[in-house]
Amino acid sequence: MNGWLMKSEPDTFSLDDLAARPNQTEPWDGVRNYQARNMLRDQMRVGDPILFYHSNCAVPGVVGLAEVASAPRPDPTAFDPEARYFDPKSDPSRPRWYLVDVRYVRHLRRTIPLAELKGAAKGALEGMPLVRNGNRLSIMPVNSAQWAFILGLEELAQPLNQGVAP
DNA sequence: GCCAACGTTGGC
DNA sequence: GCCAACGTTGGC
Repeated sequence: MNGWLMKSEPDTFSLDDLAARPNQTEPWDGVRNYQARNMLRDQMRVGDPILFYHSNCAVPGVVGLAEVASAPRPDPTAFDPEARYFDPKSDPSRPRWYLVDVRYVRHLRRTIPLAELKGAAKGALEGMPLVRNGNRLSIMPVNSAQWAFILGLEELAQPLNQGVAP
């Protein structure tokens, strides 16, 4: 089973917002990037685990877990001229953009900051788009080793490389 | 608020 | 098909 990391700006839609939704589930609309679209449309399966990431905020980082709760389907906001993410080039007979439903699972016991994850950019998280400078991909795959590494940080009060009192 | 990195658009 | 201009993302 493939894991994923999905970014959201907490001012727009936070993990708390997801937890407060009916069924704690929300259609993940508005993805307008082809690379993200392809992964979403072609590879996501119901039950895939998701790292929920807060971007563009005071402490960007992984804040919780979610899961894919539906098969991919066309994103209806692309057809709606009133919607922010309206795309006149997406036609219901040949949809250009897709979404899945995302369901809340739990908050992490602490936020795992991007700054901390970057410490592993040359190690356990080598090659992960998240830790590359200037990366804007809002959906990315997380393999099982990366998943285990990131969740392994949850229980640490401090990053490993900051040491502890003797 | 600044700005680097990147994706998309459109002229040619 | 190239590439400059532009707009957006997102860390800091």
